[in-house]
This record gives sequence, structure tokens and C-alpha cells, in this order.
Amino acid sequence: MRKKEGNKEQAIIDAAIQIFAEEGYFHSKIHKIADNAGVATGTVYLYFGNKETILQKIFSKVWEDIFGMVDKIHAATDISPLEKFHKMVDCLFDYLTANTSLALVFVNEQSNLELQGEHQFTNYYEKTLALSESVLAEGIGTYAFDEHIHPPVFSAFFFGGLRFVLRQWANDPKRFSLSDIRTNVQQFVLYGINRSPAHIKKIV
Amino acid sequence: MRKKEGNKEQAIIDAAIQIFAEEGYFHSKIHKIADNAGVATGTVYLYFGNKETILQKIFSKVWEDIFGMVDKIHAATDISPLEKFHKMVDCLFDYLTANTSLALVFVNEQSNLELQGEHQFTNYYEKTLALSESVLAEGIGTYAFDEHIHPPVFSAFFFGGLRFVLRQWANDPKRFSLSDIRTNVQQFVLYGINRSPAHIKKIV
Amino acid sequence: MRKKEGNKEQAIIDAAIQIFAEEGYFHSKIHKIADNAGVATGTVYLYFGNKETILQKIFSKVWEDIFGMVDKIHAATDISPLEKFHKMVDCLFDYLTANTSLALVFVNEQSNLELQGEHQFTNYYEKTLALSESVLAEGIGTYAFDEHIHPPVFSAFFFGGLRFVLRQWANDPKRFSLSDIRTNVQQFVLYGINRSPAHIKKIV
Amino acid sequence: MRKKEGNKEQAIIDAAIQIFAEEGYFHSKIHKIADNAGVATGTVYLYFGNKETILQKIFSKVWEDIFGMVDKIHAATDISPLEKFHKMVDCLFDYLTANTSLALVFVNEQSNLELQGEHQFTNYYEKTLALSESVLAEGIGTYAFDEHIHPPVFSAFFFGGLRFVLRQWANDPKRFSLSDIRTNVQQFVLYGINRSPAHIKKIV
DNA sequence: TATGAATGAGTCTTCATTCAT
DNA sequence: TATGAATGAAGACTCATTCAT
Repeated sequence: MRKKEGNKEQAIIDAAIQIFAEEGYFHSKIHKIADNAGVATGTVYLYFGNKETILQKIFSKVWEDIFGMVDKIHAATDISPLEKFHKMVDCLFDYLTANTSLALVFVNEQSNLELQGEHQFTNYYEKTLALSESVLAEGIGTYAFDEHIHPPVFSAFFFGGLRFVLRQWANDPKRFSLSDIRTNVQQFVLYGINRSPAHIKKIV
Repeated sequence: MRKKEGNKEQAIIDAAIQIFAEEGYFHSKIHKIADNAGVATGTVYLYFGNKETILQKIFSKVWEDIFGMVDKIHAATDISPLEKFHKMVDCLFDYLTANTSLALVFVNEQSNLELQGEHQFTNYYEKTLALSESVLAEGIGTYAFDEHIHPPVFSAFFFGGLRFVLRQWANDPKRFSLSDIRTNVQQFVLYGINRSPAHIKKIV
Repeated sequence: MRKKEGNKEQAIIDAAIQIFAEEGYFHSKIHKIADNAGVATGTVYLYFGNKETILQKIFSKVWEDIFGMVDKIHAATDISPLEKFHKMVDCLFDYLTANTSLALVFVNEQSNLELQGEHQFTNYYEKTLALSESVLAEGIGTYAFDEHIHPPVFSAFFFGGLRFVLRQWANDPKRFSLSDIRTNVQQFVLYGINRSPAHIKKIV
Repeated sequence: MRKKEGNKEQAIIDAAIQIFAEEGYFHSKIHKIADNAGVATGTVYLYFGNKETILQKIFSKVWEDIFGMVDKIHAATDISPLEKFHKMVDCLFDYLTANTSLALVFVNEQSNLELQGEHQFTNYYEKTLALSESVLAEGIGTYAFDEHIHPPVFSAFFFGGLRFVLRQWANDPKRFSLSDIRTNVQQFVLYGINRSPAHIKKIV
């Protein structure tokens, strides 16, 4: 039980991220989170209504953060939609790989929230998907991206792929390196698996 | 003796898929699965050691099925790696969209198994990823696919993206149509989000 | 599952004695008894009303056997009460040590019956204690035994001591030998722990 | 915080002793013990890992108590081994008859522990038997007790007989009085069932 | 606010018993 | 009689949540 001075709410969140990542949401025990946060069991309930609220707050924060980053990229006027996607992948990578436990929770536990209905996290989540779709639409509008792309489908695929790859990485970091992932995802997203698209582009 | 009427094991599996899809694995109650299967609670334990075993059997079956399909495609000699990927996407779509509940379980609950270690399902799961990677390697070898692609990363991204898209669809089928998903995924995977890759290819 | 031809009831009893001895009554499973007896689970219920009935039958048989032996000894007219006690100890020893499993059940599980009320086994049990008390009374009557002895108390003490010693032996036969037990029990019962009573008697 | 009011652990132990005595260990239900102790079911598990642990604690306590008494007697230098045995019987009587329920549990349920292996209670149990054997050996050494006595056999017989007699008494206190038991056991143990050993001793 | 002992509803699992064949 | 698959009542145990201090 390590005493955290100051922000108990943050301490609980941090502890929860760690425990959720290690044990999975349903196997995580409140008393263990409290222990790790250096507070008493009851204290958790002074800051969070119940166990699920903790998970919601984590996801709210993550999606709010991601939204903030994506929003900045989206608002830029001096870069192309293609470069925006590059940057978005970079940002997401930097964000999620900076905190492995958070990445694992993000990647594994969202389904424990989605089946239950409306939540605060949905707000930024939806807004982020909307931004992403907007960048796509922008690219399609400038004929940079393929016109047949359905932005919601792509966004879902993109985030899903990213999550799963990161989960594999977080579960077993030796399987492939983060830089491999980053490069490859950039590649897939932008050019698919076909050969030498960069080369082709130059020709065209 | 009381004869085995019908296939109770299958009835339990089917009921479990439905309940797991509706409620999520951890919120599903054994007695409800038994009820839905038309058997007594104890009967579930004649066929499955415990709750998790049911989930394992579901995943074993799914990955075995997927492996079977992918294996057939992989073994084909009269089609290109590119076409193999087309077919793989098609097969996965047909398989998972034929059973929405199964798709949801497949997409949402695997993390409830993976944290626990070795399982039978891992066998076919790994073999399927290996096949997928083999098709990629084959494509790279024939210069059809980009040489920088890291097959394990791509496979993870591909299956993750596919899962997530299908989860979105299964949760809310009105958001986008299955045919939209199928076309778009084919597109992303093969050409990324860039414009007119087919066109470019012709030029080259 | 070894098939027993002929007497299924006896096969079940024998299997039950073995399982009860190994696992204890409450931890013994009917299906395991059935397996060991080479019959189906349901067959057990053709011969015994329920699990406890099996235990009752075992005890009935044991106490009936013991009664038979004790009765013969009690009825003898050509030996003294003292010799009768010698013989009783001998008989009990021969009987119980001939079947270790039975001895263990006899020694460990009677309490699982006694709390529940009236049973058939009580019949021979009571009659045996009565015979034992009668031999004591006879000895007291002939001034061979101490007049202060309360036969029921002694009988209980005697059977209890014998049981416990045999339990220790059955649990760990290396601790002391059967012949040690037999000699010592004869000694205790007749002369207590005081020194050389036989010698003293001769002097007197 | 909610303060520990009274001694809940002791209340649970006391309730368990009563229920175990009335129903037998295996028929006792945790919720009934909790009810009797005036606590909630879950509270039992704050103090005891599981049902068996309660029984273990009871036996640990009993054997520790008995060891304490026997140890004091054993250590005495101003009394003979014979008197030590007198005292040991007295102490055991006073201890066990002061709490009928405890006596019943002690007498009926030890077999539910012994089959499972090592327990804390074994410690004091073994030490008590060792002390008892030591007193016997001392008596043999001073030629007070018969040299043929095998102390472990006698100890087992003695404790077994005592238990069984007390069980009979606890189950049906009208059958014979405690003072009858006490006198008779002293008698048996020291002189066996032969007549007038005290008298004989004096003569010698 | 903070505590952590206490709560008790909830669920998995067991297994004696039944019964259709 | 014999079978053994099926039953379902029962109970040990868990753990999110509460609340007296």
C-alpha cells in the first residue's frame, strides 16, 4: 500500500489501469485497486459510483485525449489529408505506447462498456470517429483518397486494426517492435498491401 | 437408460453463443444458458467442465472453421496471392455474418481467454495466423505485395480491423451495410486509402 | 470397472467399504462406488435406498458379526469371565484386522449414523454392548472383577479404546504392530497399567 | 470505519461448535453458523478461509489447551506417575465436560481432519500424545507401571476410550453420570477390571 | 473526507437421486 | 433388473457496496 499524497482520484485511476491491464476488468478486485492506490476500499466509492464508473472514466479520458490530438491535426490547414493520417497514426502510437497498461485496457475492455448503453465516454469517442471520417472525406473531396471509401467503415477498421496490433504487442512485446508496427500500419492504411505504391505515385 | 436425445452439447453451445453475445461472457449465467438450451443446469456440466470451457469450445470451433477455409484458399495453386486475400476476406465475411451472435462473441470475448494461457483454440488460431502470414510472404515473394510488409503485423492488423468492423455492424446493423463493409475492407487491405490504385496499376 | 458376476449387492457393499475407508463417508461419491463395484450408478439404488443405507448395512453386518462372536463366547460355560474377555479381544482383533478397510469404516464413520436416530444396526449394537456388560456383571458376581465397575461405562471405554487404537494402526500400520496392540489391550483391560498384576495375583 | 464489536471470531467459533455438535460437521451449513454467531455469511470468511478451517481452529485450540494441562502435570516433580495419570484423567474430564458441545465435536469430528494430512492442530496433538507416553515411560522406569506396556498403544487406547465414553455421555447424559465415568476410567486405566487392586497393592 | 469491517445477494458447481429406455 | 444421462436442489464462497466511526 503506497501512500499517494494529493490527488486520490488520479491514484485510483492509475491503480485501476494497472490492475485492469493485468487481470482484466472482471477479474479485478476493488480492494486490490484501493490497495495499489494507497487508499481504503471505501474511498474508491467517494470518487467513483461503482466499479464500472472507473472504467468509464478511463475511457472518457483516453478518448478525450485522442480527440484533442486528432482535433489539432484535423484543424491544420497546411498539410494534406494524407499527411494528416500519417500524423494521426503517429500520435496514437505515441499516446498508447507511452502507457502499456492503458493501451491494454483500451484495447481489451471497451466491449465491457459498449453493451450497456449511453456513457460519457461515447461523446468524445463519437467525436473522434467523426473527425477521422471528416479527414477521410476531405481526402476524398480532394481526390487524394479513393472515393469508394466509406469513412465510418474505414474508421472502425482502422481503430480495430490498431487496437489489435497493439494488444498483440502489449501481450508479447518480443513478437514485433513498435517501430515495425508503426511503419507497417502507415503503409497498410495508406497503400494497402500492394507493391511499391510510393514508387507508383512518383511515376504518376 | 435415458437416451441422449438430440445433440445437447450443441444446444448448449448454441445457447451460450446467444447469451454470451447478448450479455457478455461475465454477465452470462449458467442457469440461463441451460434454460435456453432446454436442459437442466447440471447437464451443462456433463458436457463442459466449467463456464470458461464453453467459451473455449466456441473459440476452438470458430478458429478451426476459419483455419479450414483459409487452409483451402492457401493451398490453391491457380490463383494469385492477391486473389487469395480477396477470397479470405469473402470467406470470413460469409462465415461471421451468417451468425451475428457468434460474430459478436468472437469479436468481444477472446480477451477473456487470452490472458489465461494455453488453450486448445490457440492451436488453430496460431495456425490460421501462420497461413495468413504465408500468403503474404508468397505475395511478397512474387513481388505482388510490398516487401516492407511484416506479415505478423499485418495479420494482426487485418484480423483486428475485421473484427472491430464486424462488431460495430453486429451491435448496430443499421450503421452500415455488410456489402459496404466487404467492399471497403477489400479495398483497404489491398490498396489502402489512396485513390484509384486499380487505375494506377493499369498504367504501370 | 471390474465386472462382478453374481451378487451385485455384495459387490456394492465391498466397493463402498473400500471407498468409504479411503475417502471418508461424506467425500465418497456414489458413482465411484458403482464404478468400483462394476455396476451402473442407478443399480446402486436398486439395492439400497440411498447413500446412508449403504453405511447402515455395513454397520449392521459388522455388529451382527461381532454379536455372533461375542454371543458364542458369552454362552460358554467352561471358561471364566476373565478368559471370556481375553477371547473377546482376540475375536475382535481377528475380525477387524482381517479387513483393514472395514476396520477404518467401523472406526471412523459410526458417528455419521448415530446422530440421526433409530437404525437397524442399533439392534445388534445394543445387544453386543449388553452381552459385554453381562460378562462384566458375571465377573463381578464371581468376585473376579472389581465390584465398582460400571459395565456400560466400561464397555463404551473398551470399544472406544479399541477403535481408536485400530484406527491409528490402519492409518499408519508402521507405528505399532498388531501383536503389540493385542497384547497391550489385553493387559490394559485386565490389569490396567500397574505393574505385574499377574505376579501379584499369584502371591495373593 | 465500522469497528470490531465484541469478538466475532470467537462468536463464530462458538456457534460452529454448537452447530457441528448438533448436526455433524458435514451437515452444518455456514449460513446457519453465521446466523447463530449473529453475523453475516460473508463475515465468516473474513475470519476463516473456509469451512474446514473453522474445524481446524477448534481442534487446534482444544489440543493446545489439553497440551497445556498435560504439560503442567507432566512437569510436576512432587507426584508419582500414577498420580499424574489420575490428574490427567481429572483434567480432561473437567475440560471436556465443561462444554458438552465441544466434547461432542472433539469426539466425533477429528476423523474429518485426519485424512487430509498436515494441520496446525497436529502439532499439539502429537506433543500431547508424546507427553502422555513420556509419563508412561517414567512410570515404567520407576517400576510403577508394567514394563510390557507400549506407551503409544496405551495412549491411543486411553484417549480413544475416553473420547468414546464421553461421546456416549454427551449424546445421552442420562445413560450414566459423569462421576461414574470418571471413577471408572481411573479404575480401568490404573488397575484394569480385576478385583481390588488397591487392596492387593496394600498387601504387597 | 477517510476508513475497512461488515454485509448479503448472487452464482458456480456438485452430486444424490431419478427415470426413460 | 440394469443402465447412465439427466435432473435440480442445495450450499460454499465471492466481492461490490455500505456505513458506523
